[in-house]
Amino acid sequence: MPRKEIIYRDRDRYRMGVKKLRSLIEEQAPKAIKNTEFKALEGRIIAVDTSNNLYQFLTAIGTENGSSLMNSIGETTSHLQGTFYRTIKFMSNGIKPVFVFDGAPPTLKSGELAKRSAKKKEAKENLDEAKETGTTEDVAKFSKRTTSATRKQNEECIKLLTLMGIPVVRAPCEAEAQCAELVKGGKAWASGSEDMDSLAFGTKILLRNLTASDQKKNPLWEFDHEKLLYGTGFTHDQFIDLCILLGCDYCESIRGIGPVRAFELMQKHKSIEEVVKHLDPTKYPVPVPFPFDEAREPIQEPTCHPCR
DNA sequence: ACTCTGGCTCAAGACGAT
DNA sequence: TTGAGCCAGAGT
DNA sequence: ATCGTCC
Repeated sequence: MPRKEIIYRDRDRYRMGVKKLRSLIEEQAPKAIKNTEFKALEGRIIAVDTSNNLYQFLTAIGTENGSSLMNSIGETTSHLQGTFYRTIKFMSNGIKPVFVFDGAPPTLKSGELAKRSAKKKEAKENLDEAKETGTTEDVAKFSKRTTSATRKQNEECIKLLTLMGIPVVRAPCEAEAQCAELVKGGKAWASGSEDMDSLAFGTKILLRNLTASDQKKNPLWEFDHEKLLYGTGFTHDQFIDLCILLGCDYCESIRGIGPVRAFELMQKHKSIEEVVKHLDPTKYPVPVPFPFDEAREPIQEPTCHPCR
């Protein structure tokens, strides 16, 4: 097993934290969140972050027996089925979607690649074992872990949407960043994404659970960036600093600093420079290296097609 | 008493008929 | 893949 | 609301 010193570069750790943002906003700026519904979005242009969507379709549609929907020659069609009906659902509610696809994923480090392939191998072994001895539920469960969307399936969805007359944007990098740019540039009213990073990228409105089928279990949430800043008293750059402290993709966070302390520290000191200056290094040693300043740049000015 | 971590588990879409 | 919820254990 | 089906 990798030791802590190695793990610190692990993407899983990077990602953790930002998900805490939701409850943090709920407590600190409750007016920035509101429960909404599909009908309320009529007439709106929404930039929909499609990352994960294909995976969801592939694993959720027609998977009772562990496989998926297929055409007459055995090619998977679940992603097309899902994309088609979801698009129709938007349109028949008067919503105008712009689907934003992820560009090339960031180059992975070799350690992570190895870990990932090991995981995949393990999932495959589990699946094979389940096929031999397990129940059909087991087979279905484990096949989800071996599923991933192919390049071809991605292109098929783009083609389908194009034929349906739906605008598609290929983000050069992260889709959420591109969605935020579309909103900031006035091309869309909101971002539809599951990722709270969208707010750090500066989208004016973030819609969450836009893609959930069960609105009872997963109600639609609307996050308002301006009200978030107003409620917390932060500037946007201070908010970005908070997100970096909570843990982002670009820089490790400080062990022992979670949502509560990060928020308090940012309220008091207004920037990571000042926060670090006032931290007791024996209790909260900062990571080495701790490139928080370089981490700001890809959040403030992420790689994407400009709309302004 | 509160906060944070890390390990664990779970579920994941949309339709129409009933 | 992803988040979310829960819990035990340790740190402040 | 639940459930079987979508290919």
